[in-house]
Amino acid sequence: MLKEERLEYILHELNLHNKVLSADLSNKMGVSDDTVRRDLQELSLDNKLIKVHGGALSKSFHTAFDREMVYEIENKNIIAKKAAALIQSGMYILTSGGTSMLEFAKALDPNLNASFFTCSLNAAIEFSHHPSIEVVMIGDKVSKDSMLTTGANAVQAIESIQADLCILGINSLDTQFGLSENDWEVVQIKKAMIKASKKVICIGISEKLNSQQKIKVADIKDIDILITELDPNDPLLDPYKKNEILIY
Amino acid sequence: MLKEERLEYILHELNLHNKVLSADLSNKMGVSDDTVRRDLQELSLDNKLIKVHGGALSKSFHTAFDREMVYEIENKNIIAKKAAALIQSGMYILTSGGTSMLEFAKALDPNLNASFFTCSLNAAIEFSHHPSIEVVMIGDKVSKDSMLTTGANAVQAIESIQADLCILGINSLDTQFGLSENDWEVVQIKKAMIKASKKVICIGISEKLNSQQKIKVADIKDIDILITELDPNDPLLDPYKKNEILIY
DNA sequence: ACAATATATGCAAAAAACCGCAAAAGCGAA
DNA sequence: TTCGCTTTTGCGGTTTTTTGCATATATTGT
Repeated sequence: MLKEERLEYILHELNLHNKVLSADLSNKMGVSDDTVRRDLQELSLDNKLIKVHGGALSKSFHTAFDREMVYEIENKNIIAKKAAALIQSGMYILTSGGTSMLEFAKALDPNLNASFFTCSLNAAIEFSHHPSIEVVMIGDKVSKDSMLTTGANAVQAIESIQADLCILGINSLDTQFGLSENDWEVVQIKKAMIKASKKVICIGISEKLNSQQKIKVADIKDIDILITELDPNDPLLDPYKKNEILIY
Repeated sequence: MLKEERLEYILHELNLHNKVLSADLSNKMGVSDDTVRRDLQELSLDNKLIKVHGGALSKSFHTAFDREMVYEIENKNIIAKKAAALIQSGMYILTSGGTSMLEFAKALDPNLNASFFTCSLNAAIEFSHHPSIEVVMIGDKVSKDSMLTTGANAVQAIESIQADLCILGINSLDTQFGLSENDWEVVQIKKAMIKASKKVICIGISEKLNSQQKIKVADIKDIDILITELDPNDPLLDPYKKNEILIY
């Protein structure tokens, strides 16, 4: 394993788990602890991570030391892994933005070969870090609140795509009102994405379930798959199962 | 084995495995390590791969490593302030990407009211942090090396704009060869931007001056204003003044 | 406080990179 | 073809980087 490869690997592990143990790393990479320690030291000097006794912590983990936020990141990681497992090579996929989507991008198999279309600036950047997938940014005016491109041009661009999947971050989901949002422009984008895709996957932490917002994006029956951090057998998800939604 | 054959082979291996070892290559191709090293060096200078101790890594695999973000940040700040002073409310402005552009975005007057059109994901995000300007992201396939959207759609979108200004980050500038780049896709974008604008401003640290790259973007006479960190009276800038370029 | 574990430091061996040089190969023109 | 010219390549010697080990020091949990 080349040195630079190790540094990449360490940062990747950090993004995924928010912490790494020196012992784990030296095992997995097959080098001595000394080498691992020197690697961590170098990354630490470059401000890429926080070195602590026994390993290292992710920079974002440490700087944003909001306990609630950390808890969410753990759950979003679970969601991301479940969602990533559903993606197969050759797929054309439309995605929205949101923090869950960013974690999803990080969790993708490095060998995956697929095409992602997105309106989210941050998601596009995160997808672009993947070694092999193709990323297409859908252009239009940037909505500052959501950091999404929105407008007639974007909708039109989406309409010209025939995607296998559409992955949407949940803002609010409810068995009665379906998927809802509070930004009219964003709703137009998501509607277009759903229309342009064969299957619709919604991802989000369970906190977003059973809540409603001002504007409706889609009927509950338009959603094919729902992914939360919960166990698929959690009773909280029963109402969604009854609406013929697959739960992962 | 011919030299061009070797270069081809190396890039092919790199696409397949995302990494190559110098020792492997010299074995498989039946040439000395020195030759391999020189091959890798050449490809590295052409920005085709990242050379590391013991071999090379694929570009897309390695781009997450932006440890030199702060490189010359002081000078880029000076440039940003000079450029920001030239922007007036009501203007329509096309911009490329690059670190200088990000600093420029931060340096804009908070009261400014203008419209920015860009192909750079990072620049779009930075512009979006500004309270009042309008940001339009130009969509297309994302080029992973440059984090710019490139392609026919993007070029077409740019052609449909009539901008007052076009602000380009300099990659290489020279009085003889003009503005040059090494990525064909990016060149197409920049050419389109120049064509769509009344005035062309180039910004970049003086290190980029008097250097050339493979592909020409624009003639020296197409450039109206040049902004570097240097004092406008610096003799290094004299050749550009003689070409009727305004120096700030 | 103490044992277990992690870190720092100096050191030496191995691997890789660098440098200059000369031989070899390729190339265009007479 | 042959001659001059440039480019490419391999080689020997030197320098730098990387790595693991041994030893000394520091930190942690009980």
